[in-house]
Amino acid sequence: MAATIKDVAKYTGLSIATISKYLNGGNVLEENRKLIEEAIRALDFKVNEIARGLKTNKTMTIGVLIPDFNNLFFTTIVSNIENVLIKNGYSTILCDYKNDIELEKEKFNFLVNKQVDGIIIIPQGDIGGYIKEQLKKNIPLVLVDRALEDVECDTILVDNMNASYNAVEHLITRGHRRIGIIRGPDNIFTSIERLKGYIRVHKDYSMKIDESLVKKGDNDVESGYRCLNELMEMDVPPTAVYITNYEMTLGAIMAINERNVKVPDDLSVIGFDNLHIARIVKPPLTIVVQPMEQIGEVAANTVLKRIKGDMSNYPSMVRLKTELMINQSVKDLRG
Amino acid sequence: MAATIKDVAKYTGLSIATISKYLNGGNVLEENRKLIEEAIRALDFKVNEIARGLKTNKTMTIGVLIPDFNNLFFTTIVSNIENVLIKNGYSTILCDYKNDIELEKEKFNFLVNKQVDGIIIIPQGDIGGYIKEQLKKNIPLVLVDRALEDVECDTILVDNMNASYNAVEHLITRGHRRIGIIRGPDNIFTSIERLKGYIRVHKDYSMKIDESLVKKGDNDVESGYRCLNELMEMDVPPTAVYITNYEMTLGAIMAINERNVKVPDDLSVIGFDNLHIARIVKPPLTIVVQPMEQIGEVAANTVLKRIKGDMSNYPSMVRLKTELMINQSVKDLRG
DNA sequence: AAATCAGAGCTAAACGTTTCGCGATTGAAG
DNA sequence: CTTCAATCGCGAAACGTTTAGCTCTGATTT
Repeated sequence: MAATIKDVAKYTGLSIATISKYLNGGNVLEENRKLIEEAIRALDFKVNEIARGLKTNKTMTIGVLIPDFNNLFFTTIVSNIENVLIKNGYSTILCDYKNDIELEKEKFNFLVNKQVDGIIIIPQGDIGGYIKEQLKKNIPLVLVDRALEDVECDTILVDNMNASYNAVEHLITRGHRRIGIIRGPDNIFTSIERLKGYIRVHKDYSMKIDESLVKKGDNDVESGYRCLNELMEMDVPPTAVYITNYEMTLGAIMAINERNVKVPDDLSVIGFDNLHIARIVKPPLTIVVQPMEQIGEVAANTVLKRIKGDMSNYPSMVRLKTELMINQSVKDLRG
Repeated sequence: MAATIKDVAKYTGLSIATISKYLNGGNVLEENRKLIEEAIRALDFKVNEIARGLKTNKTMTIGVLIPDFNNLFFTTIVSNIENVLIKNGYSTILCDYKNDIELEKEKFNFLVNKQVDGIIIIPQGDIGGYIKEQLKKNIPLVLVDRALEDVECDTILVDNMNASYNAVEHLITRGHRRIGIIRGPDNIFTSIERLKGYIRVHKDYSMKIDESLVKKGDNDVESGYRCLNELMEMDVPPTAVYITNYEMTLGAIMAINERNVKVPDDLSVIGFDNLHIARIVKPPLTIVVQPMEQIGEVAANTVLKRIKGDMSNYPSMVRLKTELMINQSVKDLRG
């Protein structure tokens, strides 16, 4: 059906080997070069990437595995990964595992079986064993957003601890003393780190933590909604709340609207991640902003670097800084 | 490095052909079956999909091309496409073209060169020529969300005309007579269809359209923001506004918040698409909801059907219904 | 007992490339 | 005019599968 390298050889009278050489940037006589190019045009020849892959043992494809497709934080990262990869001639096979740790393993294996040249993963469950096994086979692998204990591997993280520290410090320096936190579940790396920041800043300011102000959600909209309600129904509600991810921030805002809580007069709020959301709620929300573009870029470049065989400072551990975007959802209680 | 079918043959003492037969579901003696399975386990053998692809001329991969990665409408569709495909053993190569019609062609060719078994595309520019060329080569191709003039091809659409009709009719029957619309650009199929609905319902109710109430945006946040401001700065502003996509709805809400427009007392609002957003704004927004899950499923199933060679009622044209989700952002002006 | 047949396994070619090692050609150097 | 190195092209093997068509075995039929 489609023209092959053989057809080009026949058309030009040259051998297959010479055509292949040309295709891969080798030197051919000027005269032959023109001839080959003419043939390629005339026959509409395209390299068969599969056949090439069989010989070279490369698929020019990177597998990307994320927890959930309907999560803007993840898809934004993926978007930036893809930008970098495609510029380098690589394509992306994208999978999500719907926050299901069994599915996570399955999809991971799926990617491995697809013989991708590298994998970028935002891990969740105890997939460490699988990953180590692949690392042994020398397939480049990059962890994003969450570290995995006991796995020696390039990792791109956000400095979650300091993100929380700065957010809560912002509240403390404005006079808040009862600060609620809506935190994520124990099994997620970022949740724990973000909670740590909350704890540490309390220590540094010699403030005792009231455990009833620490609400544990599931990182989804519903739990954000529930936790905010719980906080507001306390006998002595907090004067401020810090919510540690995007979905729960959404849920919390829903609850705030329904309860007619006045922000920031009744409650100061610091949320997470989404710039647009921050602007469409009233008043505009002070939020922690993660460097999603950077995360994607660094992840992609790291995997490309390893594929090229550059193993300098392996395993690398990058920690990117967040930013506290200050808007009008925090009240200054001083004076 | 990795075990091949040859190694399995050697291990079992059988021939390559028999192993291959087993792998592809052929009959082998019970005794040999066990032996082969043991060998596969012992050698950790995995089929080399690339080699297989070379023989079968299949990559078991579907290309998906969307306008923009940072758009929840598109990514939700992709998510549902991927669900269906992976269940059928296919993987997805995902690209976006950042709303750039040149990039659109490039990425389309990229997918073709990757020799995907089928393509699902949400088109924008004049890519019709390219698509027709591929259709001639019999590669299954499904258009989503936007029809392409002059291209005979399976197409999955949303009934945009009626979506608009119903939304605006909802406003009319509640006594609104000056209804603004923030519409998308001319070169986008859905924009035009949505505008048509607005026009037709006006006709059906014998209402004249005030052209100054029709604001043309670019389907992005900024233009929604700008258009809403323009509407409110008119000498006689509309009593209601209908915004025809998600991003512009976001922008419009930002403007509403900044101007301190009271919804629905100063202005009734109907937006588009996102359920979460609808709930986090105050009051909850009445919106047009598109059946994104369904779109993805139908698109994936259609491409799979064609790949299997089932060409029944080709080209198929599916039009899915939207829903008007009624909340509290529309005021009843009657008596 | 001969003829027939089904089922299982095997041989070998093929898919479209890359690449190794060799031969041919050319032009410069001696 | 010979030699040598450099350059370019070629033949052939290889990558790991699938598959058409054949052989072999043993059971069934007549």
